[in-house]
Amino acid sequence: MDKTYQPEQIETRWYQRWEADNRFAPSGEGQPFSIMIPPPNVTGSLHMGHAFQDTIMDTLVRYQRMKGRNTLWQVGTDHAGIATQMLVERKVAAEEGKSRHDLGREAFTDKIWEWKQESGGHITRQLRRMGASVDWTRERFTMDDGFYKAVQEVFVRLFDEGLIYRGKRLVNWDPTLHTAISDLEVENKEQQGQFWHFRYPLADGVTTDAGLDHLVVATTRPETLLGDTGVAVNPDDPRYASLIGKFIELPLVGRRIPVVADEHADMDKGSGCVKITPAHDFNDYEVGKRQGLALINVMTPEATIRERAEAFDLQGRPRDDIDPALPAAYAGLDRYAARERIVADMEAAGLLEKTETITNTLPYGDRSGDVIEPLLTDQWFVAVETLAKPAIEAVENGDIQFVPKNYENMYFAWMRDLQDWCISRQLWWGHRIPAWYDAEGNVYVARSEAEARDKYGLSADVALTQDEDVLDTWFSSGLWTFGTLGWPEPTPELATFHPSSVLVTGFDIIFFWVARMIMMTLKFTGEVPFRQVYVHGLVRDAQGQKMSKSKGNVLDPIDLIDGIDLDSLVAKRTGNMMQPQKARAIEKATRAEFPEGIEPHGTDALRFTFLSLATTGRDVKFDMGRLDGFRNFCNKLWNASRYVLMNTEGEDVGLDGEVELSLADRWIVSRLQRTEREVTRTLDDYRFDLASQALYEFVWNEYCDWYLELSKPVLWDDNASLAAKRGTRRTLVRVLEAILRLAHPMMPFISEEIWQRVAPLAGTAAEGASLMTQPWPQADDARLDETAERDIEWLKGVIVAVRNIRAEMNLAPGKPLDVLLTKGSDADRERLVANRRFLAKLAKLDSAEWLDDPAAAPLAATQLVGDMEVLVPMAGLIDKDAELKRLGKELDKQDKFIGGLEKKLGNESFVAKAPAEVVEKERAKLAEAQASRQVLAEQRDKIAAL
RNA sequence: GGGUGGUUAGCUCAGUUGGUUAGAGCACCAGCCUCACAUGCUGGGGGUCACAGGUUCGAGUCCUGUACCACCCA
Repeated sequence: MDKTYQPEQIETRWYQRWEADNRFAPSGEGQPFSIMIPPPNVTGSLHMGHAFQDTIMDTLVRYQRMKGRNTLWQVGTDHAGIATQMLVERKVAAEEGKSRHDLGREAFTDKIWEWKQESGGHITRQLRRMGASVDWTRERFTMDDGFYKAVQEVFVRLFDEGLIYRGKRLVNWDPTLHTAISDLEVENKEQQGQFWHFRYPLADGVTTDAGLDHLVVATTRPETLLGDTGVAVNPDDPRYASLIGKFIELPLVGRRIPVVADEHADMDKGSGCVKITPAHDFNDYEVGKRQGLALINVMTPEATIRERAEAFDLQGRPRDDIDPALPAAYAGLDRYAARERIVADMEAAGLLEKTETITNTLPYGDRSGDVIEPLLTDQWFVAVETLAKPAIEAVENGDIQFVPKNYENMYFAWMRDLQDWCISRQLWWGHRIPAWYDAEGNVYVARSEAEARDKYGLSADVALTQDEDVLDTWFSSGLWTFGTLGWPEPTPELATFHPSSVLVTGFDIIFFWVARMIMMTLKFTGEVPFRQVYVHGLVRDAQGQKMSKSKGNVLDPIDLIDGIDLDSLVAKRTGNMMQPQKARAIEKATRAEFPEGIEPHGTDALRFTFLSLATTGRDVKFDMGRLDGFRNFCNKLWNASRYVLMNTEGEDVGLDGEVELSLADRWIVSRLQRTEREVTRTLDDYRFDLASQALYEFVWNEYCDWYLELSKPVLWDDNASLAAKRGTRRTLVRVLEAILRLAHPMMPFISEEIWQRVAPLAGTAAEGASLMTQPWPQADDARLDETAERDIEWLKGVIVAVRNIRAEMNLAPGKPLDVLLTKGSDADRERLVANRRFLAKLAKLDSAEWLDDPAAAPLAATQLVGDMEVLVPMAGLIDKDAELKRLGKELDKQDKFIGGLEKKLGNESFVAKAPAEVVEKERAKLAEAQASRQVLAEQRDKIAAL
């Protein structure tokens, strides 16, 4: 073995081997356990969030697999409608100078498929680097034929049941991408804006109670004025009570619009009057619905002002009684240009009362970055109310559990206030909506045109055209858990692996995906999609900032694994930017943060870091320091294994025949049982941080720091019995072998690499076996040994006491010392006799003797281990002042401690009310502390008297 | 404005039903190339647990309020 751990030589090799040996496929035996990967975007590359999430899933999957369960980790990618279309659109524009319209729909989607063939596998290759033990033979893509069948099936069935409908509704319209997007794809951002206060003249000579001939309304979007169909006042507002039912003459347009009473109008805000534009604002749309106002759309899909408006009633039917004329001056103007013109024109007309600067939030499309326009368009919707009810119940009654539980509240809050889901997108890439129209615009929904003709009894000469739109990507991802298993066919996989066991996801995606999966899956399979939802935090940078390309703080998991030099990192962060002006600042920050670039750490260290950061919190601040620390941990494990192999390969490791177990052997085995129990328990609880910590502590602080050291005196002692050596060798190997099994779900590569060498020695390896499918260690209470644990604690106490004296007295670490033990019990004396060899080795002693008569003790530096004193005679060694200082420090500490205890025990209420055992414990502590204090004081006096 | 989460050592985080002197890693200081490991070993320093009240014999832990941060929703 190399002297230091070299992950790059191990990881890829092992992954290929596992995959070639088909080790990721379900075993077909045992209770099923399945996880469906949240399908990453096919255009994407692995970011820190994926890496984090994949690590958690893989840890669970490997853990359950080792526990003997029939384990499936189902993998696949999502076609990601907008993202993919945009990506290929840009590529085609760059390479061929053509737009998608130049190519036409079919040629363009062919281009996307071509792109997918070539580049779509990037993220799955990266998944392999993470060690993800997914069943690649079952890889799915949401645009696969099989999956499309499920999508169509769901659409048709929902339509036939009346749960999907088409209608003219207000949607979030992205003027850049020319498509509707969902609420969840909208990002609200605060910004500075203008708030214009306009005078709206009252019609028919009516005046307000204050005698004014107008009302004042304020808006941040003056261009919507053109589409106003009412002005609302609060029904309880005495100022305007007399105006309700009267009319406004809409400026610039001349339309008569009513004054209506609606609680949407806030009496305390501005004038208390609100202009209502139901076709251009979601709140106003609701007001319009309540008040029966008309919808007047004044904008084109490009967000420019129309030449003539479109007027509809609330059902989306055209209203011929409304004059659609708009002032010619604004026709064709972009919304912002129109805004300026309208403000100017209002001002010129003396109708601008004032302008305020305010902070408001604007909706932005998360893909295009453009400001979203609420726009009245024809779209397909899912009526979610009936779907939501069982989905809420499934969580209420515990069929689905969220971990941590508090996310259930987030889920309920959203589910209780659910809007119908707009599922159509004006894109070319995606599942085309299975709906056909005849010349009159009648709609026919079926799995194919032929089925439509059949289903609706249409003759062959009726011309049908298919709906141009595609479905929201999330509509198909909603079917992921069962669609990937072959539904609607009743496949064996579906029977075995559905419902899936657990969904691992970020809280940001609960609404997008989790809720919709629950609704869709319950509806179509009658089963929940998963029994548990483990919700993890979002990975952020060291400062807690969200990682984003535009901030230039992105870390690529692969760079953490393989390392990257500074210049490449800078180039990566500053290349191909949306806002190139930021490049300089990003470069500076990057050079400051990573002056040497990033060293290679290996996948296992990265995985271990993620697991240790997987606490119950919402944010995961990625800390390079911890990554370094866990890389070192890998190296520690590596070197401990080297030591074990050096001392056991080619030796008799006692697989058969008599062995003698030393105290240390019994101790480490006992500690191992506790560790096995702890790691198992914490993994079952999804506390990956605690699991990784338990393993880390056992490996480093017990196995390496103590057990390996304690093994040396046995293995290197020519006088030790063969049985003793065999016992220690066997324990070294077997404990290491168990460590590797415990570590495997978290650190698959290094554990497998070492295990291959260790398992034959431990007698646990069959020919060609892999650690992946070894049984998970079971803690055995019969192997707990509390006596051994206490004895080793004693031994450690004495060793640390000597080391402490050595350090405080500035005695050279290598200088052998003579030590006396005194004032202890018979047990202490026996321990000394039994462990003198260990003591001598670990504390670097020439001798360690028992002193029966404490009074006969020479002048010495002293440490207490329980009641027992550890003495390092001072003759020629000890610095008087240093020892006095050390004792003084120790006395201060004891005094403080005693003071606290005395105060506590002096409190009558405490003694009276606290449980007797607690009081007793405190008393015992006090007695012990006082005894210690006395010893220390005597010692100090003795030395001071010199 | 409503909701959720957070605030523990210089940094990143643990702290199980309230009960040892509040822990870990990194960073820091001192000493060590001790035959597994300098990606290491040994020893050490560092926290009035955001703040203010309350409940309790006892609060980092429970309750109320406040401040600040973050996110979601309006």
